[in-house]
Amino acid sequence: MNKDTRLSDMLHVLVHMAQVDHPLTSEVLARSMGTNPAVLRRTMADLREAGYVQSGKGHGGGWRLACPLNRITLLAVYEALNRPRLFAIGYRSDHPECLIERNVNAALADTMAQAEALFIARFGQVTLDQLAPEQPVPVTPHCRTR
Amino acid sequence: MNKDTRLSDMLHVLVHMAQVDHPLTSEVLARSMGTNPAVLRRTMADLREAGYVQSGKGHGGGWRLACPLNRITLLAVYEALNRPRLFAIGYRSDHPECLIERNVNAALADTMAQAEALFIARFGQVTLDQLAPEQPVPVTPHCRTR
DNA sequence: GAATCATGTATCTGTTAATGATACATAACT
DNA sequence: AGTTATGTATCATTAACAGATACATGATTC
Repeated sequence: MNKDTRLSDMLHVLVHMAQVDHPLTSEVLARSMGTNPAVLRRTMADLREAGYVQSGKGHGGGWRLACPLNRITLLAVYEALNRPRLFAIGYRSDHPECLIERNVNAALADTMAQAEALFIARFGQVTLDQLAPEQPVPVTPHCRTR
Repeated sequence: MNKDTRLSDMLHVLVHMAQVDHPLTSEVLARSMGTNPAVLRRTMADLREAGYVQSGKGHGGGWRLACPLNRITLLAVYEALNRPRLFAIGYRSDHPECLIERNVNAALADTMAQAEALFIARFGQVTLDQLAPEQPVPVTPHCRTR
């Protein structure tokens, strides 16, 4: 499976957006996360629906935060993205007839449920302002290597 | 990505193997997990390397346990499979230049490390005999639905 | 109001890792 | 010698995300 980088990407651009007081275009933001504008808009649309960002068309348009970073938790972003799958492991059948397989599923499901609860709890405790460096960071084309 | 069902599959067949005292062929085991013999052999090879099962060729050959179920933990199987990836989420770049992205990565990595520790701890506490039903279950063609 | 700019969104292709399938060499048993 | 079963290489399939392109729609500027 491909790793899902949407959460990581959204957190990244949200913090960048907080560091300027004007809208940033999909073009600029996409370049900073190393992808293309359509991918960014597709994902940002979920955050807009959830009310964390606003978008504007035309001249002077682009994306801006709809609320301060300290009011947004990682959990809020995760949920805005419709809780993407966390785990790469799974079971072959959701409702097997075999008793053994059911026991196996139950054991794995139990652990995954606990791990998910841990994710949720920790994501809920971190607000995005905690991810902002001391010194503001410019939005550069390609914030990344590789 | 496709969900990784190797751990689930291996736990399933190991418990089945404990319920008979003769070797089971890849053919029979593969049918019970709803796949084909080559896939099963491919995955079982890891367990053989780790010493949990033995395989034999020719007449009367097949797979048998190399130690009792109560001596094998979920963790042991997970590690025998070379610790397959647990999480479906990830970051775009492992070593970004952008400070913000580094902070984002660190926050996610921190939570994933804790979740992984939880997996390891719980997997280490469960032995395979705990997954065996009270009544022995026959190895049927297709233990599963769907 | 025409040109430009930026989003909104549909559609198609690319990527990745697991899974499925086939083939055949090798070894063990009868 | 023939049959049975594993060992393993190779290629196709699948699922989900990522990337790319195209173009309609709406906002701003002149």
